[in-house]
Amino acid sequence: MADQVMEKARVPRGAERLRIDKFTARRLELAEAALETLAELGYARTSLREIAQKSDFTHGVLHYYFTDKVDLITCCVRHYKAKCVTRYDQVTATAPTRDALLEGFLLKLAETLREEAGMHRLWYDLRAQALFEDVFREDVTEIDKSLEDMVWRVASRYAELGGKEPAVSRAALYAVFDGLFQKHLLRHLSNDERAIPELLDEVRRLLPMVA
Amino acid sequence: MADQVMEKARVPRGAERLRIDKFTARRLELAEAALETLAELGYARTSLREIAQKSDFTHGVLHYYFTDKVDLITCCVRHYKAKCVTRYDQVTATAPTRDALLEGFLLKLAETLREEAGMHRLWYDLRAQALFEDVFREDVTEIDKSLEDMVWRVASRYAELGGKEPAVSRAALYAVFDGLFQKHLLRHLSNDERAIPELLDEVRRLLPMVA
DNA sequence: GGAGATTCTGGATGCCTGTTCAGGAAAGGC
DNA sequence: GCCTTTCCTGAACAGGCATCCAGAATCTCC
Repeated sequence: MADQVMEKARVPRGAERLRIDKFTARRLELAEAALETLAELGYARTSLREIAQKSDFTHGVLHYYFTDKVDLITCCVRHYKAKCVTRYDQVTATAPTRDALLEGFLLKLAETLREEAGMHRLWYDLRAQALFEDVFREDVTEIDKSLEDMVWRVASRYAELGGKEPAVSRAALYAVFDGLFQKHLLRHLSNDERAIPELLDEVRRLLPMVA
Repeated sequence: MADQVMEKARVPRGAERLRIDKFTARRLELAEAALETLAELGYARTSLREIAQKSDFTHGVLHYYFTDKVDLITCCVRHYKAKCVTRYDQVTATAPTRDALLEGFLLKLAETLREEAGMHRLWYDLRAQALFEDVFREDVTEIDKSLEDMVWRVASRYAELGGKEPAVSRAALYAVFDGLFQKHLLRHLSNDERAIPELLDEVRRLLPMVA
């Protein structure tokens, strides 16, 4: 059953279409539950049984909706991506001035670090797994690209509001923000309450320099 | 036996000292072997049996020299640090000009990416683990700090040779180099032969901007 | 060269893993 | 209401895991 989703030969209609929608909806529901467990335990320590236990289902169901563990994790990763790559777009689109954009960005950044710490440590974990397992590489590379684009949108809009252009490459821009975020995420998870303010300080100094 | 290493109350002398030295030497030997396996398989997929199989010993020995798996991995991580944290110091100390320093740094960077890819993916893996397990946090934080210092030494010497001072914070400087390295490491491991030259291009453009 | 400490072996144990599957429960169609 | 398809359960399986440990091998020292 699970492979019907892959079918591309013809576009299903009516009842069959409905059934497939239900199927993928449940897949997403399970992926969502899996993400929570993964965010809590990390890739290495998360088992299918554990995932099932934290959902409303038994572990057998996971093999009804997913061909195997990799299929599940891949689904999770893709689902995660859709949720987070537009995080700063609202701010970018509406901020009227350079300063407003900076402050809006900082606010969202702090909120992300505070409330999405689990998801982000999972992302760093999975990105590290991609260094070892080819199955993850394509998805991880694509997400990394999306995040790079996201950061670029913020910075180039910030530059635009100052009548300038970003002074560094996309890759370098993403690298520095990502690196700073990761560093302060670790500090934050180590209960260092200065992590968030100091991340904001870094970014506040940095953004005007690069854009 | 394994805990005698921890003993701090008095400084052992003579024969006892020799015995302890032998003990820690073997620990390091085993840690070295473990690092190779870890670099190949990653933290999540490395078992003690696998480590033992790639060394000259059986899995039982690992429990003679290490109290448990965490003890072993911690020992590995510390050992790893000592090896890589002075990588660029030779170049920094001897380069006569700004350009020579840049080119020497780039050369070493390319060499590292090419020949130490395994160790570095392990580092990124373990750093991600630290986001989940407190046992690793202290060591990982310390190594990160050492790497930050290492990058800072290069950049501030580079700035000095131009009669300048680095334009960004230590944290931001490390973040951007680390982020770029990680990105191109993934590309390199994905058999992208442009990974190394493009990393060098990035750094060549970046370093004069920040220092 | 022999006694005692140290080092190493490899089988045993019990737990956890992903996956399979027979069959029960629920839903859908008529 | 009944039959078929879909959905879900939980036991069973084979394999891998960290850890323990009895005893063999090796080394040390007198």
